[in-house]
Amino acid sequence: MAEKVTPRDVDYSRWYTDIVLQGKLADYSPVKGAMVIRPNGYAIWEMIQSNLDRMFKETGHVNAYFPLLIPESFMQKEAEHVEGFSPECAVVTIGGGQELEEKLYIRPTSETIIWAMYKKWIMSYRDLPLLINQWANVMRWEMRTRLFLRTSEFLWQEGHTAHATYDEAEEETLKILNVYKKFAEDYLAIPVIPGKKSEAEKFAGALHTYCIEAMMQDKKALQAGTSHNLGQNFAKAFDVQFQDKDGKLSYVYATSWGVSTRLIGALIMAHSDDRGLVLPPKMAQRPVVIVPIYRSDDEKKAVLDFAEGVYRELKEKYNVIFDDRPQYKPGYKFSEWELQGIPVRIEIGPKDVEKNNVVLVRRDTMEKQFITRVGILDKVTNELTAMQGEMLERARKFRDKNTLEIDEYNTFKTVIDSEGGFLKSHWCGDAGCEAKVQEETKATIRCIPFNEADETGKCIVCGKESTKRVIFAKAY
RNA sequence: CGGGGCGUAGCGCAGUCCGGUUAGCGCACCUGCCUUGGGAGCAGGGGGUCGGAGGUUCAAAUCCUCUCGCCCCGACCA
Repeated sequence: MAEKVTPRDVDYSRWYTDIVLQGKLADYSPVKGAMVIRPNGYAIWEMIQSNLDRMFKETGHVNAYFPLLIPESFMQKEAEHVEGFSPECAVVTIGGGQELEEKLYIRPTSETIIWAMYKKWIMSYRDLPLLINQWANVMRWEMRTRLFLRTSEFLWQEGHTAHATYDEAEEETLKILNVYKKFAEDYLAIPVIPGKKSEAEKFAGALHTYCIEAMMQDKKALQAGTSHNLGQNFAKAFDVQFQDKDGKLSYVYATSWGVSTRLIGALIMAHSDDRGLVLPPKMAQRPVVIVPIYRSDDEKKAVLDFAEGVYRELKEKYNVIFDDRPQYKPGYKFSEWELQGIPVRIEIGPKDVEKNNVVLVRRDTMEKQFITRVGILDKVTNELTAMQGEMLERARKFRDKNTLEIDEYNTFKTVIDSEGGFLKSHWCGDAGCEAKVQEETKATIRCIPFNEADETGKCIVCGKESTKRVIFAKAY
């Protein structure tokens, strides 16, 4: 058997690339740093989109679309923002064969152009809150790219909201973070730690940034979503004021938040194995595949008739693949669908027809079950539900097992260098200590977790007093 | 910017040193037979501006000059 996937313990990053390419999720494009998302990968993105979009609508948000190109002067209006993004921007200087009077930035994010519009739309407190989301592509020039995890162009959603008060903006920021957490856990089956970013890690132009952090199978951290409280920074930069009930003018409070196609990378690295992709059932557009098995023509007819009946029954509820391609043998088909992560496989051969059985194989456990034909729809539903839940639990156990409390800097260095994982350690809050850790260990503060009890301790670097542990890890 | 490597079928490569018929192999693809409970086998077949341009020669994938692109290491940057 020709191995198509490099095992994880041989070369983790080749394993990841193999999963993406062999699972036909994406492919390298002729443009350096840009990838093509293939139908299998785009199907995952569509599942992310449809579920998150519903959740956004349920929390009162609406969709809109803003231009891809942003005038240079807009980009430069918010000082921190321009400093943070300018180096990674692509800029259009020629249009219609002529040098442009003002350069146009290809959006790395849309705060500036959106706030230029909000200035036109927001006059009174009655116009607030304004809760807009957009699904779009953005571009950030990258030197070293990796499929889904870091490409120059990527797809995302960006929410941009405007509020009358700081508290309302803060509430919105946290509400969305919670939507992200729920989505990651309930749909992607990835447990995440919600928390706050340090000053060094926060979004350029934000007051503060919240995030959800997930652990991948190589124990590195991956940021799975961010939500920013922008305060009045953009309102001031774009002069967006509203008149309150008492006729008084004040600047609007803003938030922005986003998740991207990077989540697909997270999904892959959280669950997949050496056979290929493993998709949580709720993320699979096609959760079931039926593979018929036969030898003689007589067997073929009986098996296909039987399988056809199973197919019709399951099709009522699921988008089922009926793989009756004659040119491939069953073993080949098994491997192919395993590579592509189809959650449940149903094998039907002559013996099954005879006994009125089918063989059901779950992708996550690879466990084979011989089940009766009667009530197959319920059985499949049960397995898919169980699989969804068990995948989350498995990932949670893995993360917890690889999360350690470390109180001594030398131990910290040793552990981060050998086992890795999430290290919960005390930090005084000083940026210098944070920078020192990064310089010496390559680990960064992933977040200051919400659900961490207060506890007095000493900063792992300088020994000064600290009230809380933070999460350190090497990150993607 | 410096050093090294590589461009030959969709993919992976051999052939280049030492020029010589219709440029070859594996995988993939097409046709047929045979097979089908973990990536079968046999036979036949399609597919090439040998990265590009120029030169040397009776003759160039092969030698020479120029050029384009990609990868790795270093430098720069952070």
